[in-house]
Amino acid sequence: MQIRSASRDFKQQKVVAVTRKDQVYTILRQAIISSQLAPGEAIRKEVVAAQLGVSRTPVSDAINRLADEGLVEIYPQTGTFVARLWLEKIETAQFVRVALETAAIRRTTEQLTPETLEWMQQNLEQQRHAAAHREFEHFYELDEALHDMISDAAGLVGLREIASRERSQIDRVRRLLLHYEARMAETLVEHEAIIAAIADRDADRAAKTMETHISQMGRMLLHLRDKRPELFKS
Amino acid sequence: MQIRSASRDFKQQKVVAVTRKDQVYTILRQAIISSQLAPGEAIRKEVVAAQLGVSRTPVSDAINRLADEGLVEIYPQTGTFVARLWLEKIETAQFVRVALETAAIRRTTEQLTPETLEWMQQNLEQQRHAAAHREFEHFYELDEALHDMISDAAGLVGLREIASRERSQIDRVRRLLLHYEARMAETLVEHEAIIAAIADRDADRAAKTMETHISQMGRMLLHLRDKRPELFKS
DNA sequence: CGTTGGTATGTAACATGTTAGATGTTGCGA
DNA sequence: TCGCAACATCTAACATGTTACATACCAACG
Repeated sequence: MQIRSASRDFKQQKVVAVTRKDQVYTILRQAIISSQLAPGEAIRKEVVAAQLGVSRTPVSDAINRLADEGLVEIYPQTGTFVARLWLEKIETAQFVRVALETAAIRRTTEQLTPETLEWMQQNLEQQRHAAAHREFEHFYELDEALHDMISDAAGLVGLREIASRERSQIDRVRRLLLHYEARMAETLVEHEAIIAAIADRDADRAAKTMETHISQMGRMLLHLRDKRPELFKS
Repeated sequence: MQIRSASRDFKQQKVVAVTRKDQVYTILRQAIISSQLAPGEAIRKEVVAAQLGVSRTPVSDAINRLADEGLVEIYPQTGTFVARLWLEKIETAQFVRVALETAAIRRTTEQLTPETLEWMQQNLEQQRHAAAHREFEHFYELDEALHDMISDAAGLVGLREIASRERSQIDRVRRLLLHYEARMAETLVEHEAIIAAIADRDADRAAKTMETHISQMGRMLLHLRDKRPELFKS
């Protein structure tokens, strides 16, 4: 008993705990980012629990995590809602994204392996194919994978998870904007420029490319707010 | 509802949160960062719940949040433990901190108000005083406040919360290292250099200062690992 | 003596009942 | 008609009972 509570040399297990709350979290997050659950929509824990065949506990746990992530808003004793888009917060998320990814690129360029570059260029090739065939969902997956590669290539434990988390607001917006046809082409061009800059070991150019891209996104966002104000806060 | 004052194991503090789980979270987080709860130590939910006079539910909620933050590790059906220090993760946290704060400084220098600068310099003056009198706890609070100012000065909604969250690993280490007497003086010098750079609108210099400081911290960490290996993972 | 498997134990995960509080409605009185 | 208070209703927060599972222990067996 004392041996257990002391737990000095606890065996570390690398197992990915596949608990119910994790599953619920993944399902809900996916639904929110893909706008299957629309911004502002109410989430009834009881209903979700019934639909997924679990009790309210794992649903509450998952929703708490989503609240920390800024994807839902919980009003105590009142209700839980999918977070509306909030321009100021999206701006902050963009700032964080640029800061992290440009710093990651800076680090990556110092220790870039040919294999990593090869992977990125393969991903780009697939993006071109997806864009040419207007496969939005597939393009989006490749997009996400590329960003993960950039985070991973810096060689820092856990950086991908942090970057991914802070990107979630943006991911939701990106996914909405991707359906503007021109957007996918623009995104592809930007990605190509970034990878080219990495290949040239030119982090400054990559950073600049990313920043200009962001201002583009800002304009599209204002356009979206005019067309669908119900998705936005205040 | 009262988080019982009978909880002598935890330092009493101002609790601004409204719900019980927020209060428990704040108390536990404070206890972990201040090393009142040591790395590797087991956390018994039931015991914590009893000590704070609440049920297991808000304790579990708080611990889940701390797990997301990387301050505790939950092993399902086995136990919950205060996370040990892990050099690789600390390195990642340092990377994130530098990336965010230098980017924030870059932004701040473009829109710095005399009031903000005045606040920072006042804070510095208090730090000098605290350092001169070896007031570790007070110095630490001022340190944290200065970082918050830097985040806030960028004028981005929610940035402070993100930066604070990603800094929590580092804060724990800083607090341990602060008790090396020389450390406080070094930290003060670094802060002075950063503020001076901001005042000069020289973000590059601030960034460089920060990075050199980090390598210093890395050395002290290795030293700490030799002296107290039980605090570290692997 | 080392290995194995059954079992005891303790924990987080999960289920479900209860409480407090926020909100919306209605009805009464001015 | 308007103000407002009592109340009905709904929700998340909270409490607590139950289950599944990871681990430790120990005895039986090779």
